[in-house]
Amino acid sequence: MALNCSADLKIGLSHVLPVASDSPIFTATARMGTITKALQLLDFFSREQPEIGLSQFQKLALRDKATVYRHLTELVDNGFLEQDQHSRNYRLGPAVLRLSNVRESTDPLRTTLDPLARQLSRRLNELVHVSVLQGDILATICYANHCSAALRVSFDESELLPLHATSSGYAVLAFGPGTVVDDVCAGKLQSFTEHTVTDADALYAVVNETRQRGYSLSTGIKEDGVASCAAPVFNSASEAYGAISVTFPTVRGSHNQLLTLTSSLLATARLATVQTGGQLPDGLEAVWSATDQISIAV
Amino acid sequence: MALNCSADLKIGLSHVLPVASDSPIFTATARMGTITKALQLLDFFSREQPEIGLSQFQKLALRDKATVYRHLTELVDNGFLEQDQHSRNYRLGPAVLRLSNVRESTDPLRTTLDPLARQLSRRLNELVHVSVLQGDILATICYANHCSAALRVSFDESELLPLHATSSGYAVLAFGPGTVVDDVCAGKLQSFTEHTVTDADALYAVVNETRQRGYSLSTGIKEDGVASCAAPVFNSASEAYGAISVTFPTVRGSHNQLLTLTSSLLATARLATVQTGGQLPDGLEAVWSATDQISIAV
DNA sequence: CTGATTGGTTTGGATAGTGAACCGCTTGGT
DNA sequence: ACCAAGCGGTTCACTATCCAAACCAATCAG
Repeated sequence: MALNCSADLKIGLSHVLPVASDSPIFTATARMGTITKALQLLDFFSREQPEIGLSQFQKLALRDKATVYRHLTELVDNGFLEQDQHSRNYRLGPAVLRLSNVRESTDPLRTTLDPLARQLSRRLNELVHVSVLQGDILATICYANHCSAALRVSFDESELLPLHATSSGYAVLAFGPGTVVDDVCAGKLQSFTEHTVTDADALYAVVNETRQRGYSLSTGIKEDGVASCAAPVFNSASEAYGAISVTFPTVRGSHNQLLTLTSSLLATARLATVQTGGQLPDGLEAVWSATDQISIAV
Repeated sequence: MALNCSADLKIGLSHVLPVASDSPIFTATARMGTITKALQLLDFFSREQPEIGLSQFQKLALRDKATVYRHLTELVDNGFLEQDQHSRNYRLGPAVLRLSNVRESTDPLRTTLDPLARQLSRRLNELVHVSVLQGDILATICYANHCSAALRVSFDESELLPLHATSSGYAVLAFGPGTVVDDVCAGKLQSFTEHTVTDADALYAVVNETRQRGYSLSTGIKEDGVASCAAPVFNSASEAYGAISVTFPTVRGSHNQLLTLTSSLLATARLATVQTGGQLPDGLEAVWSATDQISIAV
């Protein structure tokens, strides 16, 4: 059971990058069920690639064309995809809207966090996004980019983020369910830049550092020239279920800028926690308040 | 292929009602892939049932418990479900939020229609919902209920609606893709009340009537005492891809009330069509304008 | 015309999913 | 205390299902 799980989870990471292409044989060895294979097809969609054709899917997923085709048609039959009549391309279908609607109507997570993200982005003039823990990766559920500067981070890259290479990931690793850190460290830590933490011990160190600071900082761990800081958002058990992050070009990451930024970030995270029915862990409130004091002094 | 399709589609209808229980053998005969079986589990969630346990799933889906369990865990692994730690119940996961976000960011369907629904509901003081065609059923993607009367329709029943037994369905059948009417008529027309149209010819008649009127009317076809009228929303090819409907107790369906109601409904549908990049078919604009004239006169 | 795309379809052989029975646990009635 | 019924979860032989490679038909470029 534990073995199956970790196998599945490794797969989850693979398509954060287009595909780990090394040896086609090795990728095939990893066990995963039909359902997983089909659902992973959905993960290839993104903002700049809202429509995908059969052949393109086959290349992305490195699977047999016939298999992909059957999976696609079955997804279409269930409304998770719809097919353009003349281009024959596939795009996400109405079922995802319906389901997210059902979920939001009983537990309005995005509905409450989205305004907070917008507000924060507007105040800081930087990219903000909100992600929640899903297995051992992060799923971005909303974002806001009110940055008006010429140099800005164009987010539109990936909606699935690795925990070990994003500031949001750091925050969740530090304050989330205890098992996650170990799970992630047990797996392979894919390298994105030369600053990506690929060593388990080093990652543990970063996590500890983050715990003491109360929020996370990172520069160039996923993409060069991009810095980010993130604060955890807690559930009622005072476990981080997600994080709010601010992402900006490293050149705008001066000491003073960072302080004002984190002040707003922490305030937003506090709000987010409260508004989603969560509670900050005991020690943290003091740490966050101290940070506020410093930033006010500056 | 055509056979497979229609078979799959019939399945789609089955879980509008809990389950067509007749003969367990017969339900098992219907061919459907693993993916479909797994995805259909997601359809059992609704507003009043946001959490479902394993055994309950098994009863609802009439499938083997082990199978259901494996499907559920695989859905959890992919973030489509999440499991409560102590109750062990399942609920919809963050993946649906992420995917709907991806879709909305390139084609903001719900984002644009939701405000219109709210506005209409507020004006009319009745339940409004917006549904889109998905195969041969309707998926409700948003709704609004600003009804303040003591007697009101509590929508929270089903987010998947049959085309032959809802006013929205009538509207889509009348103005949607030509094949849909035939597909639906070819299938079994499940009866909900004594007013449900279960005869194919009768349904064709209703559809024709709806075409001439320009919008649909219904009373008690899915539930007794509930009336509804709906207007189609069109895509750029002037085909209805969905509908906006107003649902109310039959006692509030007097002639005058209906006229003012349809006037607002048609205006909203026109807006919805335009704002989602669609276009009204040639003849319809005149019909809708005429309706407006009548209502103004009243 | 060829050749290289595209989306879609067929085939037998092997893999991956199935379901009856089973397990350990908690619940609740007596 | 007891037993029975319910729960979530697991096992394993069987076989239905899916996979891979090859094949179609249509389109487009040169």
